[in-house]
Amino acid sequence: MAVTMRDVARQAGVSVATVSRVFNESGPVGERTRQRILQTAGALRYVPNGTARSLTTNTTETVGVLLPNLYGEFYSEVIRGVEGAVRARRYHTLLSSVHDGPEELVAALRTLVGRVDGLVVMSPDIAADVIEANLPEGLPVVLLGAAVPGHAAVTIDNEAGAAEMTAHLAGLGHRRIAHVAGGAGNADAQARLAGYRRAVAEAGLDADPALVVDGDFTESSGWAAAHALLELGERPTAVFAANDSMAIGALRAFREAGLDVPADVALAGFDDIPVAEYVTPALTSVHVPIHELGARAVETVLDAVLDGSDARFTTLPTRLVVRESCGAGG
Amino acid sequence: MAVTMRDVARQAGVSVATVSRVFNESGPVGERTRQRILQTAGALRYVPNGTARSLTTNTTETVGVLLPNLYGEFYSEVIRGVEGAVRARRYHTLLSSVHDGPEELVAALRTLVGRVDGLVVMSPDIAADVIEANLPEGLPVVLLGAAVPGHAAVTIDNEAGAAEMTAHLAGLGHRRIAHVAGGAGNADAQARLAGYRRAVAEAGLDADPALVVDGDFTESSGWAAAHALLELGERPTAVFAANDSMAIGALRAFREAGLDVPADVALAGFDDIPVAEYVTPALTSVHVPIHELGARAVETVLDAVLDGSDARFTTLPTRLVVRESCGAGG
DNA sequence: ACTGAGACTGTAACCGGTTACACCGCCGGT
DNA sequence: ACCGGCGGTGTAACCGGTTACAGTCTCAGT
Repeated sequence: MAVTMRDVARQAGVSVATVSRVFNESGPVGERTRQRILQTAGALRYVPNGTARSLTTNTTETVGVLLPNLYGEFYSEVIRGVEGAVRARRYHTLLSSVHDGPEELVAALRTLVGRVDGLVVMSPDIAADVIEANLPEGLPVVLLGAAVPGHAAVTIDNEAGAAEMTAHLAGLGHRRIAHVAGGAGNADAQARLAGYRRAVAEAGLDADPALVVDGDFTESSGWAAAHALLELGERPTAVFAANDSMAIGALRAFREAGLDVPADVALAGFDDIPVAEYVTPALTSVHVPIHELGARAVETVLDAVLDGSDARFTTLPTRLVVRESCGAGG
Repeated sequence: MAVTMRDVARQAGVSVATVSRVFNESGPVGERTRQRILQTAGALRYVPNGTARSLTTNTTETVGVLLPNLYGEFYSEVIRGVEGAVRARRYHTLLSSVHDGPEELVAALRTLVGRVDGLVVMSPDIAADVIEANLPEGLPVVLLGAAVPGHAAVTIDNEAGAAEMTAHLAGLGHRRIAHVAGGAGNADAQARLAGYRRAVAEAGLDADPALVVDGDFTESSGWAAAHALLELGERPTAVFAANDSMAIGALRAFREAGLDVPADVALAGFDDIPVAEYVTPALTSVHVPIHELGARAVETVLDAVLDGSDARFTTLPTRLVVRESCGAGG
């Protein structure tokens, strides 16, 4: 069994209170006593137990992060943003990822209770009330990327970004612009689709429903979607995928089909993940400040933790990044 | 204040023991009582406190992960591997990253104590005894990528991988092969350098000391190293960087200098990070099973946690991945 | 009617810290 | 000589759970 504070106290001939005071510098302790305690603690290899400490102080100095899964650069960027902000405040990160449905989310949530002072939850397709119901009152929670009215969240302006990209492609002369969507259950995907639709309407583009194909944000679904588009009677001249992974899948499909991007078909993605810059042709994309997304979420949570202030709602803007794949030079 | 077990017990007219039994299914409870407890717990929005639970059970069901920093795809891959393995065992991950020196490492270590059942530590340039000294006896620790004799660790065979790559380049006819090293303080970097040197000696290649340039694993240091090599009187015909980031930096430098890769100079990296495949020309690299590295470390830790068995030492093999940048086709 | 085995439930000690409160001794001020 | 204040220390209650142990009740077996 591990060495406890009582062991140190007994060995050094003092009370636990004094040992505690030494380790927290939370009260006056005579220099001689202090040294003796420090020394016997070292000899015994005593390290204070964080769990026990958390229990009494009712603070854990860690923020929990729940992500839908860890695949893709998007999530690693989020994690980096989160970790950076957490560290800057001298807190710690408790990471958990969830793959399947509400039950697992709930399970993850419950194991986090008591272990964290606040929570950042990214769960594009699970309702916020499920989260609330399984958390004690008063635990600050910030949603990531899901715009639930009345709930603290940090989101990105998916709709504006998608509209901007669509308008950009239209500006290059494209009239038949396809959209590879990200799935009906996903809030981000829905917002991007809405932005695309709005821009199509505003610019009076071809609104053929066949131009919208469903994917699921994976590279292979992008590949499949591209194939579906290639079989259309009248091909689109531009394809706008709801994320970069699908765009890269589509790129592969086009290349395999002997088509040149951007000469034969223009291509654009969303997210601007790091690889976007490295593929050939370099991928035109909508930059989302992923890193900042995570950082901002953490700051919102920690503000709520420390000030007790209510967490608020933030929307981060996106930015068009024009590279080669859309045919606009760059 | 949050709702506790006593609140539920009082409200439901039972004792805390019974409530505990309901939530852990750890004893017989009458169906009526059970329902009543569950219901009042729901109404009160009671969620058990993980910290308190950990304290008595002396188990946290989480493994701690300490990484030197979170930058680069290498670390995100490690995290993914770790998280996957942790989840598979229904544990949780407590993540912490450290940037500067031993003090911070120690601080991070100490805050993890009591919060985790085991620890995966990746710290290429900090001595293992520092870690040991600041952890209670009996806490399983597995080192990642650092081969400290007598200490549980999961490492990759850096030396063999580097030697294999160097030999491969030699096999393509190169006699002057440069190496962009990763810094003297880093164990991985040292092992890779050693592998390179061994292969150079074995193949009787040009062992000009000027061919070894120091970098620090960042893209910009690779760029700088490439510039240094370009200024040599007699240029190398191949450059082998100790990681992919530096190789990509070098690629940029060569391109800026008007050199064609691989026609004018062959290039190879180490790690085989995901982007390696996407850069043009696609980067020849030494594949290291990063994902598996993390996963294996977790399994080693958890085996030690559960069986109480002593954690052991594993070395994972690397694999040569020939793509375009070395001029061997692909 | 009596007994023993279970099923069910409660009491209280404990996990390893923190901290309010009390106590002691010593000092300077009046 | 007396008192208030303060540095230094100890005692014990508490944080929110778990669990050993003991008790009660019911019911089948004899």
